[in-house]
Amino acid sequence: MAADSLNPPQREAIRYLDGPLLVLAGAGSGKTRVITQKIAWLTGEGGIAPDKITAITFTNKAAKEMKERAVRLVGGRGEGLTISTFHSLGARILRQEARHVGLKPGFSILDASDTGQLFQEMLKNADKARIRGVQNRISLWKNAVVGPEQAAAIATDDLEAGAAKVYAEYERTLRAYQAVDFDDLIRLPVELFEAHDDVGGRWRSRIWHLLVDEYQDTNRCQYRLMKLLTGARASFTAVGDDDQSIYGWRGADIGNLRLLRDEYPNLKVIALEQNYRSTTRILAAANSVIRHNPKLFEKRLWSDKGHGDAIQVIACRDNVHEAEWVAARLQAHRFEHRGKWLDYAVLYRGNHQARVFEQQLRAQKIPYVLSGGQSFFERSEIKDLTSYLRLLANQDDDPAFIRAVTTPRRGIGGSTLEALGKAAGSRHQSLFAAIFAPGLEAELAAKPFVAVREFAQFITRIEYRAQREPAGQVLDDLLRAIGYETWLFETLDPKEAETKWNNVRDFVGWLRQKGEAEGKSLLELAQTVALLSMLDKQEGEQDAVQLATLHAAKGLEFRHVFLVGAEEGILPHRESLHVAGIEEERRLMYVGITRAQLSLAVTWCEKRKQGKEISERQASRFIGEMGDDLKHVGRKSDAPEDRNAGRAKFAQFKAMLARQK
DNA sequence: TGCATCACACTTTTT
DNA sequence: GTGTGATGCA
Repeated sequence: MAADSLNPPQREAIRYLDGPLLVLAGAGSGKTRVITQKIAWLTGEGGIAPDKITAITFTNKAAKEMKERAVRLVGGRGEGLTISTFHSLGARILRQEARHVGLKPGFSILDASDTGQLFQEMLKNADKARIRGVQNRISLWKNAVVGPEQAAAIATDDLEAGAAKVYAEYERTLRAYQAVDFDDLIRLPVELFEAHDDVGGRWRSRIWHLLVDEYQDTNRCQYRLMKLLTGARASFTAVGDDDQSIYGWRGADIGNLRLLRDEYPNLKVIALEQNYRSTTRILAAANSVIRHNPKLFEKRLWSDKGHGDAIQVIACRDNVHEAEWVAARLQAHRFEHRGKWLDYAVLYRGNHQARVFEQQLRAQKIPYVLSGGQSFFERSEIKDLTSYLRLLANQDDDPAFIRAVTTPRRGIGGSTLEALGKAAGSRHQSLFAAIFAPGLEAELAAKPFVAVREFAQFITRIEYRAQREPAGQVLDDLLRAIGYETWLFETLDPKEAETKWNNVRDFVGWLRQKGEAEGKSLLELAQTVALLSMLDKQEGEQDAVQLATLHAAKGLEFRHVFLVGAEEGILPHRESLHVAGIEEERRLMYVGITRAQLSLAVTWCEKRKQGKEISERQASRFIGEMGDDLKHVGRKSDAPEDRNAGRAKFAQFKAMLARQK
């Protein structure tokens, strides 16, 4: 959309520069357009140099999209723009200011699985749930800028007190490894800026205007960072939608909206209420649902897209029937409308719900893509390689050392590591450093001692090269030297080894390209790798039905949406029946409804099979909140047909399809 | 003590 | 379908 076709509130939001601005951007109201147009306007009429503008998002994907759109708008003026995620901005600050927080610039960034292992070691005898609970509790503390001492002070029960103790130990461990976790990437800059105003001032002077995307998803720590980065001038644009705040469970603080209003009395609030996505029927239902939540800022979506089709509410006999109905309906609808598969999405509350839909879609030869799943960087073969990279950048990184030195096996096992650990502990050194400690020879058996020495020398050699030679070349040599491919094929069945080796090669190719494009050495790449995702490598849109959780669907839109499993206990989820929980579940329903452009079908099951149990279910209260303009299908009373009748009908339909093809 | 086997339960997820 | 925790066997 061109600049002149902006609507009045959008235009106002773009040009407002007199102080802090909150843009309440309803679903489908052109939020990204406003941010990118504002960046363009700032660099033009706004008269701000691009290198004084910073825009922050939550995901790499959003950052990439925003950057592309902004650059397209400003053309050559895009040079120097900072558009990054909260975490990579934090990482950049920390790398530059590392010495202020007692880190070396090459510090490691541990991901969730790395830190999960640390917790597992610290809580040896605890069960999985407890470990996850503690890890989660600590993360929430960090996100709320609560340190270990304060955590101990505010702990309300034994469990929290225990977690606070673990928290302190966890922090000591991370520092010993010269490592930080994702939460630290925000928290440490906050603590740094609060302790050293001059350092904060330096960063503030680089940001004349700050734009924050998805403001409703910020946690308290991110809010503080934003505040510190903008200072007293408070020249910022926060764009968000309180009705789409669905990440409270991981620390996002909807109170940050209130805080903005309370702490910035001159806050300007602009609501974007015109929706460019959905029919009025769909928006009416969405508005009707969300009206049941208490509101801080009033907002009511409207559109000029016409009434559109009636929203269907389908009561299904059970979850198999639900999937059958959706698959059949999808098939028929696509045929009638001569549409594409990618026009359709099936959205659900929990990942496990996807299974039966996958089965149905596969059975009916309907192509689909599943959102989520294991991320590329969590794969064991990628973690193997990144552990080497981490070790190159930071030799104090004991977890990386352990993984690298034992993968592939090189005659160093538990007992050697234990002995090395003892040696390192008594000398207050990292495992890697201890290898060169005088007297180590006496503490290790002869063979492992040689192996360990050789490994350390190998790493040192590679590290030297990693600063000078092209990244791809060094990586190739590294993999050859450790015999990774051979090891994969020796220890795994050929098919699995093949897949993994291909992943490794993809990863290496990607790093090589990145190194060349950005003129970065392998060592520099190694420092950023934890925060990257291989978006560049995403295959193009395929014509397939989207299966996604409601969370994963946020920000997406589809012509036709099936919102499935709208039952009490699922949506709202049975673990979220407290007040704050229900409100967030309601927003989840709202997000689901507002994904649809043209048609929406909401399904629920009267019975649901969970494992062996079959339980009676009730329609979600949120269906009742959608208003009266709904078309109910298959009510218990008027749907006496048995499954066979349904099957027969379906077979009939399939035959019809086959004839027409 | 350590490993295999079986039942069973199962929010949501990015960095 | 997956991962885990409990049980039971070597």
